[in-house]
Amino acid sequence: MPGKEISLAVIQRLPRYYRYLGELLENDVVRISSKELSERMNVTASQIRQDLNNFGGFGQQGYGYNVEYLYTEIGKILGLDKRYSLIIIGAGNLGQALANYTDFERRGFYLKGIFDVNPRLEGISIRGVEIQMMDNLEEFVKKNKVHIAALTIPKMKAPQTAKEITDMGIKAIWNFAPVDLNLPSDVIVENVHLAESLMRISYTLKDLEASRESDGN
Amino acid sequence: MPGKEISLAVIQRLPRYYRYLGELLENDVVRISSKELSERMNVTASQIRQDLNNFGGFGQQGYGYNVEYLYTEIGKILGLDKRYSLIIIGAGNLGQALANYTDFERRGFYLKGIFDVNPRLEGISIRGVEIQMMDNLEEFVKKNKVHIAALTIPKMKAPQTAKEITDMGIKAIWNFAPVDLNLPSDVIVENVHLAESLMRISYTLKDLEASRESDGN
DNA sequence: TAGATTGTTAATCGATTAACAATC
DNA sequence: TAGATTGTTAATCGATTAACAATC
Repeated sequence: MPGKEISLAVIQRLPRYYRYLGELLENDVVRISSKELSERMNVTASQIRQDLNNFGGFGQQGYGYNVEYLYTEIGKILGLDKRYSLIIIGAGNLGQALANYTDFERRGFYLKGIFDVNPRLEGISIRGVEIQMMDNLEEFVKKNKVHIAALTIPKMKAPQTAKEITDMGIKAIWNFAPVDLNLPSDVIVENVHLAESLMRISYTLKDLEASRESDGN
Repeated sequence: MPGKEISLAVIQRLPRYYRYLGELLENDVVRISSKELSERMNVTASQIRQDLNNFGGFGQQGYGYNVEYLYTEIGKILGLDKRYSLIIIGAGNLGQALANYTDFERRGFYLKGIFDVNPRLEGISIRGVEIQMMDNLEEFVKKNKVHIAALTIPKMKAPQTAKEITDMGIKAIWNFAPVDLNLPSDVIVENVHLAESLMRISYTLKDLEASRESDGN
């Protein structure tokens, strides 16, 4: 049984810690203090220590943290010591771009299938994985354990398809469609809303442009 | 001069409000109360009212909010009534996928250039925009106002390229490389870290799988 | 007018930061 | 041992929620 619930804010920060530790490891840094890491990452040392202590004491007083050990431990917390199977639903530009990302495999995410409704794409192979027709999906999921489905299909089709694949037993959806999927609470949904990301840029740009104008520039 | 600083949390929520209001508008809904919107969006009505009142009173007591008006106003706050020019640096799979997104144009983001170092890509045209060599970038930026650069290049090259393009005067970077860009504070950086997004899935999946095992399943 | 719902103030909750005793 | 730095408690800060008077 897990103790106190870990806050979402902490979980969101873990991958970034992991990334920085990975870089330190590549540069053969053996140990690091929360203070030094905090300076590199632009966060407070206090926050780093608090965050890590949600999962146990990984450091040592007077010494700091062993980089390799901490890296491994955070990897375990993030579940990166496991293997996950991934399918991509929607073999358009974005789906194909994801399919070509070999980096995911380094983290334990293995591409097992690509599906689309467009018959012209059938049989095209991306990194050794053939695009299949959506009709085959149900059978495929029965025969193969699928952990994660990336949803790179049009907004209009996303909610219905999401429902269908969760009915098939898929428990995690990486959703790239600009819509909220309302699914049972035991289904993990991670959204990547690119348009919203762009809007955050334009929000800030707007003021920048306005102040530039009033500067007489 | 802007009044109290708007918190990042609020800004992050604005695009989602905008999306829901857009859908309501499409469905010819004329007015909506914070209560009803809160139920659809799974947030509190109080939060909606607080968020909106950061920017002024858009509603009317006893009535609620006029959907079209609120949609337009949030659009203005997000700077979506302006036009922004966008270039893509890195014409790999992801860069090309972004280039093919016509949806961005609907929001005022216009693709003006695509750049890469690979000579084999030179001259290939995506939606009427030819891929150019990186050598041309500086001259291009001098001749054309560039608001936003999407950075879809390898991690190793990202920090250096980011520095170069901000030196050229580009003020906003949409960063897809899995690395933090340390740039002057007047440069807007919006990160899209896909690997980190996947890790948040595996964090939760890990526990799901573990509990499934202990269930004897 | 009566009812509904906002705008806004006050209360609560949670997350971040500061401080420091414990200890390597 | 003395110095450094963690783990952890306490203080602060900010964000969310609740409540309600204002008002359409």
